[in-house]
Amino acid sequence: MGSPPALGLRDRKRAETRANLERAATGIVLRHGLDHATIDAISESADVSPRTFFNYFDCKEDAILGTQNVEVTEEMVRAHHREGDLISSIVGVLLDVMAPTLGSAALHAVRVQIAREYPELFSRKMAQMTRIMDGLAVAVRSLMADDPRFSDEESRAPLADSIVALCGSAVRTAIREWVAAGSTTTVLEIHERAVGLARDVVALLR
Amino acid sequence: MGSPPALGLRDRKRAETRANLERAATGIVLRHGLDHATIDAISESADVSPRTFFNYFDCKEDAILGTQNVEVTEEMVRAHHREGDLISSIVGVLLDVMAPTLGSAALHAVRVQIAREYPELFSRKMAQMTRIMDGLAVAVRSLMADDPRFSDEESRAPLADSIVALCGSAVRTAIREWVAAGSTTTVLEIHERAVGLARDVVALLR
DNA sequence: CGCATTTTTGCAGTCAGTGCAAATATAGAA
DNA sequence: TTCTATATTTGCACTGACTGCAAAAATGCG
Repeated sequence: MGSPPALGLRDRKRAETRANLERAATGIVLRHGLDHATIDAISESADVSPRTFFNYFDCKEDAILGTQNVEVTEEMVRAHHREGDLISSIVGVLLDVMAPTLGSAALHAVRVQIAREYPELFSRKMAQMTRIMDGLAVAVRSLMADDPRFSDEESRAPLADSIVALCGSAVRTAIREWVAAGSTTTVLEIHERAVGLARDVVALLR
Repeated sequence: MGSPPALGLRDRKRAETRANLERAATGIVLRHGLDHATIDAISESADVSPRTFFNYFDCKEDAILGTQNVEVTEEMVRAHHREGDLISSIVGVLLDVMAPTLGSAALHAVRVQIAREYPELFSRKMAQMTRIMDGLAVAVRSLMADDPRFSDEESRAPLADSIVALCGSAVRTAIREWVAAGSTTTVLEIHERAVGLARDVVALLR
């Protein structure tokens, strides 16, 4: 998936520090509880100064749950759309965007557990998801403009929003099942499962 | 809708203080920007001590965007389901839950404007929405258990999630249109519009 | 090595949010 | 009205997140 872009020493160290901070954050929350996961404790455990923590994350929650700022471009959706239908493309983009945090299955599993124990951490993650889906909906809208089935301009925006919401829910379910099953299968299988789920909903509701 | 339950002086004052704080919070954000909307400034403007603010809200964001802790019970869904199909019931419950904040159209419009200007306030609101929809999905699941069309037990949970997500998106769109049109029409019309939107998606995707 | 750029760090400061106990206000009974 | 139980407000002290700034350290490169 992601090509290793031959980083220099500087960037390698940066990536390592970030990973250390994320490990430290999740580790402390798991072992000692969210209350003890202060910026001081996290940065001490990662062997950097507290001030440095904020060179890597906007807030504590981002380090714990691994929230990143990602942008969904129209090009990303179009690339997927060349090889499949709308639902499959939307699911594909969503999985691409989540790939970084899904990459390390172990860390992801830890985060799922933490999120279960401390639902108040969800806020940031949910807001991020909403931003992603909003961007995705904008891209889908312009994709629909090329499709004769969606010729009614007025209804395009609400439809795009709903379809994206539907796919988002399907992806969420597919990932949840993937975690429940031990995070063993491939991303491709998550993709197929999510697309299947979205289609089932459509079939059962009509 | 809501009957005026003849509150005593104590409860009337409480409701008034809460409303004052919400007005103060939104007003300061609008006029002077989010940076100046400190707890001190808000409570001074509402004529209570800063400490009192936290007797009414868990955090600043809740006062600004009017976030409330609401629970969705299975009974709420069943009540709606006696007079309509699944989609209509889900939309109905969602609108019921949002009624308190939709009640004052003027305040709601102000909040929409604030949310546009300061998207970082979204976190709490989104998390609340997610909690509500999760609760709704649980209720819908048990409702589906009575319906022969959803006899496959395994698929019930993911389907319930997806249907709720779809309806949530439709309600969101309907409310957005309602705001754009000047918040003039009735809640019933929002309901009909949302149900129509959800059905359109299903029709167009198959 | 020496210079330009990035990154880390310390420091001082603002503000959100909490626990506690004293002061104040209200409801309801006597 | 007065007295009492209970709910609410308030002040105070405290922890901890987060920011701006400028100095110090690390890195990239000629």
